[in-house]
Amino acid sequence: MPKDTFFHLSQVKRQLIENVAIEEFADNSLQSASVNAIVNNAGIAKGSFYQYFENLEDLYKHILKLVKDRKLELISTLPLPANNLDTFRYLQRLLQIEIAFELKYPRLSRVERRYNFENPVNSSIDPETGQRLSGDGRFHAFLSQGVLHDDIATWVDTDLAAYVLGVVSQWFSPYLLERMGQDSGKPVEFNLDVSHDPHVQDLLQNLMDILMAGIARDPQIRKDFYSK
Amino acid sequence: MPKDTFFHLSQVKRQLIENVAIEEFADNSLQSASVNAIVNNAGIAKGSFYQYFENLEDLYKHILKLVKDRKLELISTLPLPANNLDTFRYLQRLLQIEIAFELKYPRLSRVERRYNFENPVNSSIDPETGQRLSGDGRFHAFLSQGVLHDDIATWVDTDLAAYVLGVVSQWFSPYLLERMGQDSGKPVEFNLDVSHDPHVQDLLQNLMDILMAGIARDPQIRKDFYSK
Amino acid sequence: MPKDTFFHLSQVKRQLIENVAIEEFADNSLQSASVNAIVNNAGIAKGSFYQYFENLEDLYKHILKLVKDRKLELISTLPLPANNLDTFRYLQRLLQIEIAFELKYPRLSRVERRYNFENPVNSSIDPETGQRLSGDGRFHAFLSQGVLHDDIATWVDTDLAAYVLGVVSQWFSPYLLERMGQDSGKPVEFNLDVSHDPHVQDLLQNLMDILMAGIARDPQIRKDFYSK
Amino acid sequence: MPKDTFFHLSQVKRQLIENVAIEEFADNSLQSASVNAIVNNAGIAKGSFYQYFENLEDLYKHILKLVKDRKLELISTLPLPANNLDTFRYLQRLLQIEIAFELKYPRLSRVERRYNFENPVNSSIDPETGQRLSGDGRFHAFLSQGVLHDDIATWVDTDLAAYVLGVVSQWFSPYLLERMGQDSGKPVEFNLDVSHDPHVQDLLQNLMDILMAGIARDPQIRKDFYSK
DNA sequence: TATGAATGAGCTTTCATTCAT
DNA sequence: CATGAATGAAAGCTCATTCAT
Repeated sequence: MPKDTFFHLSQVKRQLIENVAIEEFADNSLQSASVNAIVNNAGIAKGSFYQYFENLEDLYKHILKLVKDRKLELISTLPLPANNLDTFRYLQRLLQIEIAFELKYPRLSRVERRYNFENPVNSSIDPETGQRLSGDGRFHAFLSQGVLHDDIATWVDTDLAAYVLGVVSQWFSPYLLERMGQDSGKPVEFNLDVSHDPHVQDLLQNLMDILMAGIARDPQIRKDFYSK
Repeated sequence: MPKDTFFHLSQVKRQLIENVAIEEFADNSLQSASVNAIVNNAGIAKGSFYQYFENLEDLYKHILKLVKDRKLELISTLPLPANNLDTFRYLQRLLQIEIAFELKYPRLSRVERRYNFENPVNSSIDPETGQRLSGDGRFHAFLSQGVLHDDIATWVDTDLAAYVLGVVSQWFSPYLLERMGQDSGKPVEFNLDVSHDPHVQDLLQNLMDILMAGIARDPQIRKDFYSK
Repeated sequence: MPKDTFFHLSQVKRQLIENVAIEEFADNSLQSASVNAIVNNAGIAKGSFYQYFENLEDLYKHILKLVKDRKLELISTLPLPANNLDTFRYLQRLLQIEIAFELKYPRLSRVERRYNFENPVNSSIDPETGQRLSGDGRFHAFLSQGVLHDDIATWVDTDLAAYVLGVVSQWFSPYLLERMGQDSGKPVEFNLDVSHDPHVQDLLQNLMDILMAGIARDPQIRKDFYSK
Repeated sequence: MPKDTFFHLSQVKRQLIENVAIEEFADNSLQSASVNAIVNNAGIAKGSFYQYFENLEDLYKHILKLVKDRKLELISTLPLPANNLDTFRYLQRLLQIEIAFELKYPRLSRVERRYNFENPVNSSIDPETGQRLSGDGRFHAFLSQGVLHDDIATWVDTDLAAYVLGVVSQWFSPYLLERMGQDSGKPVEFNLDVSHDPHVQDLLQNLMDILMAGIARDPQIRKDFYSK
């Protein structure tokens, strides 16, 4: 939806503007974001902005599209689960995508979370494409597959579980980033092959364990809990 | 921090203004909230607003205090866990509190979530009281207790688990509200004794199960997952 | 012009309000003075103000009347000049009055100067009484007397001289106050019998000398100045 | 301190705004001056004002700079005194500068007097340049020179005299303007060569006489005055 | 196409004044 | 008479948007 002039810009300038906009939308909702701030930070003329975009919302939608595009790039590498064990490998990959996205585009990731906050799941149907922007669709699919493969406990409410997985997947990656930075005492460097970072491996594995097996020590705990 | 004049108002007028402000802050950050909108919706003169509050932030802080106060009312009814089983009953109560808060004050609940969004967990220390506004503290305590009572699996990373529980507890209640409204086709009536609503019971129980036992059907799954 | 209610107040309260108003009008013109500031500083209710005065200008006029009244008290002690020497003693007394007024009511004195600034001499006819508020009238009278008594040089332009004396008399006293405070290192205590303070005596005498004899060392200087 | 945009304006528009501002600050202190009045009188949009200036104070400081700049233009033509007689010629020139400034920029002159009123001599150090805006410095210098050249009576308190000369020089010019307008019945036209206007010549000469020789007819008067 | 000055609606905030208690 | 809440006009200032160059 940006005007043609925007796409005729040199890549470096276009990306400059995009990055400045991402910064703005990471810290501000569409309502409180400021055209002034963007043109000042990007060092472009006020008038130029309106030669690239209809208005602020136009730019915002473009940034949201960036979110989708860049995430799809990562998702495209994801194979479908083929057998029993792959059910949870698939879940692991879904989480790895979120982590990779957070590590590669932490600010863009925050833009996405902000969008999801302002447009809660039940109303998050993209009016243009008709698709959900949030990851729920994928988690529903994952759970359906898992039920078919007999990997998911039958008593699980799949809609609830999909929601929980969505929330957890959305909020796990910033926690990971934060904690890694805290533990190492320095900002995290991006390494797309996240599975090779032992820190990431450990935490992701622990999360997977929690999701797969819960936090109770004794598997009997459930029965006891309700029998009491 | 509001001025005395605000507290001298009749209860009905004070609550009118509070409710209008809650509406505003549920849908807007402090940055994008508008004094104009509030005075118009509350039907008060613009000048009156400034006889009640220093400025918008003053009112915002007051609303945040309402969040804390009203949640504390609910929390105050919560007994500490005494024995084995009580560990998870305690967790259940923590979730029930969030549910009760959401059902009783759904908009105020959204104000709180918005605040937590804008002030992420790692920086959410209330500068005035020094306390965390988010529930993490409680979840850390819960997990510590659980570990002591040998109810929590030893391999669980408690900081991660506390974070996950915090996120889930924060986002479960709006899902519950949404889903109940959807299923019944009408807005949910508040009933503080949430445990008596079968819908709530079922969903909360399912969430508890997921948290306690995970979603994997076979307890062996974890070993297989990593052995592969 | 204040309402009767104002004059029915206890003396202590009335003077409190007057003093607060004097402070306000010493530092602000009528345009920039603030009713809010006055009621806050005086600790009276906003509504009370409007039960005492029509509006701010009403109070301002009252304060201007205080200026006149209090100065007249001092002036009333001034005898008319009777012989040769008394011409300059009279001038000395005029200056002493200004000094006494400054020492006794420094802030009121500043109110008067501010008034004279905003209402320059040529337009300073008091619309109510038809009299001039500034001292010019007295200096004109003094000079007329001096000419009659053959004490004033005949070449002196009396209108100019009256103006110069007016300006000097108006601005000498704050200089005196400032310099005394500076020299002694502490605020000046009021002593109505100003002639007994050696500092005041010295400076006033020096000013009298300057006015009487000018600053040139050689009386011939004037002739040389123009003959050249 | 005004923004670049202001200096990029056409000279005619810039001067229009400056003149309107001078009018405003001639009649109002910074406190009571009004952005609204200025934009209305200048016929510019409110938003434009804030593209030229940070705020009202920014414009005010610019106008104060105009005062300094334009006066310096006139002062720059002033030679230092070289011999006996030149002492008083120097004083005469100082007064002529004030007169010329008043005649050429009467409203700007009033802005300066207002500034000096609000920022009395003892605290009138310009916080930016560290220089005094008022002419006192020059009068102190003049008197020092005069003492060195044996032109100033030794009994004169030079600090007092400098103050008196400062006050008189500041207030003489508006008097002159006023009186000339009154006497001739029409507004005074500016003529930079003020020494050629007989009216100005006469009054300035008379003032010089008063300053040099005082107003007493008999040089003996001083001795008699104090001997009595 | 790039620029940045121009614009006025709209924002937050202050203020003098009124008025019910 | 004292009080202080209520009011809305008007202030200073910001902003998205337009437009001439």
